[in-house]
Amino acid sequence: MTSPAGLKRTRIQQEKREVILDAALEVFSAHGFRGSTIDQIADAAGMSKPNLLYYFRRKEDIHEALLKRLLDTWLAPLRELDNVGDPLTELRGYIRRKLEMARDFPRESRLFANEILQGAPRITPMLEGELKTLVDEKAEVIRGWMRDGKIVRTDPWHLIFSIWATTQHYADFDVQVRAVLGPNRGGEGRFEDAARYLEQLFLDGLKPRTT
Amino acid sequence: MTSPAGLKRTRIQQEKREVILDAALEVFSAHGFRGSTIDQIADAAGMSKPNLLYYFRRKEDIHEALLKRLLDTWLAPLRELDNVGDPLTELRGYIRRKLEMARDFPRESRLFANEILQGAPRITPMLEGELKTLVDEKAEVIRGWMRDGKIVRTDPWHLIFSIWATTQHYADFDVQVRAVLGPNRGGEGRFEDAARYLEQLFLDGLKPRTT
DNA sequence: GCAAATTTTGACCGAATGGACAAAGGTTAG
DNA sequence: CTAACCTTTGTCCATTCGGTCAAAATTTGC
Repeated sequence: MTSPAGLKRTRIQQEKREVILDAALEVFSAHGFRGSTIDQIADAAGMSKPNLLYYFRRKEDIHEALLKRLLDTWLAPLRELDNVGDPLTELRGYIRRKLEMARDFPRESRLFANEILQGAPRITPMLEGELKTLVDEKAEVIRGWMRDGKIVRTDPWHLIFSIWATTQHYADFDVQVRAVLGPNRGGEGRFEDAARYLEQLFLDGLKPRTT
Repeated sequence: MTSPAGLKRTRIQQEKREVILDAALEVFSAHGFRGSTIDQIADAAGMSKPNLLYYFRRKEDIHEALLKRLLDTWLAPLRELDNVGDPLTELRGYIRRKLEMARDFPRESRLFANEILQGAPRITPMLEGELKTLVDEKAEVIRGWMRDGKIVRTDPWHLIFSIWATTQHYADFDVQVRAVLGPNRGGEGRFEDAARYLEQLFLDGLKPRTT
C-alpha cells in the first residue's frame, strides 16, 4: 500500500498531515466548509494544491479528519464532570473549563458551530450516539445531586445546554461580543469578566437574597 | 427608471421580491452565504435564475436585503425592555420573548448566527453602531435596577450576552438539542421545558436557598 | 384594443473550483 | 551507490456558479 490512506504513515506524512489539518482548521472555521477552497488551505499550509491532495484525496476528507480529531478534545471537559467532590464546585469547574476552551480554542468551537448550524450533515450519528449517551450519563449524576439537595431541582439536560450556550458564545459570537463591549471593555479581560458573571449567574441567579 | 433598483415598485415587483426573500431566507439559513447558489434560491422561489436576477441584480443584494429586514425584528425584544414595571418581571419577559423568537423564527436566528460566525463581514458597522448603542442604553437601565437593589449587582453586558446565548441556542443548535434530548423529550415540549429551566436559572441560580 | 412598459426565458459566457495525472525531484534501505 | 519508494509540481480537465443578453411573452395605461 503506497497511498497515504494506508495505516502506516511515514515521518513526512505525519508531519505534513498535521500542518494541513492546522491550516484547514484556520480556513474552515473562518469560512465554513463550502466557503473554503482547497487553494486557500494549501496556501495556508505552505504547499501546492496537488501536493495537499496527495495527503488528503478529497476536500471532504480533510474536514472529516478535523471533526474527528476535534470531538475528543471538545467533550473532555464534560467527561471530567464527576460526582466526587462538592457538586457546586464541580459545576463551577466545568463552567470554567468550558470558558477556557472558548478562549483558547475558538477555531475549534467555530468549526463545530458551523457544522451544527448547517444541520450537522456529517456528525448527526455521533450526536445521537456518543454525545447523547455521555450527556444522559452526566444528567443522571446531576439528578443525584438534586436528590441529595446539593443543588436545586431543575432540568439537568437544559442545565447542560445553558452551560454550553453561555460559554461557547464567547468563541462563536466573539465579533459581536467585542463590538458591543467596545475597545475598552472588549480586551482580553472580557473572559475574566465573563467568568465572574457566569459563576454568579449559575450559583445565585439574579434575584437578591434579601427580599 | 425601469429597473427594480428604483424606488417605485410595481405590484408584481413587491410580491416577487417577498417570495424571493422568503426563499433566500430558507436557503441561506441552511447553507450559509457561500454554501447557497442562486439556482437553489430560484428553485425555492419557483422561478428561473435570470428571472430572479431581474429582481435582485446580484446574489449579495439578496443577502443584504435579508439582513437589513432581519435586524429590526431581531432587536425588537430588547427595545421593549424598559424600566417601567418590576425589574425581575421585565427580565423574565425579555427571556420569554427571545425564546419565542428562537422557536418561531429559527431561520432568522441561523442567518444571523452564520453572519457573525463568519466574522460579520457585512454588518460589523451595525454591531459597533446601532447595536452597541442600544445595548449600552439597556445596560444603563439594568444598572439602575442594581442600584435600587432590585436585582443583584453584576455585569449588565454579560447578563445580556447570557440571555442571547441561552435562548438563541435553541434555534442555532436545534439539531444538537433534539439529538441529545432524543425522540421523547425532544418534541415540541422542549421549548416549554427550556422556558421553565431558564426562568429558574436566571432568577434563583442553582445553589439551594436553604444552606 | 393597442402601444408602451414590464416580466420571463433560453442560450450563453468567463471565472473559480475540485480534482486527475504523469513526469520530475528527493529519500531511504540495503 | 543504487534501486525502489516517496514526495512535489506543472499542466490540464470537467463542472459549477454568478451573471449577461436579446428576444419572446405578458401586463398595464390610455
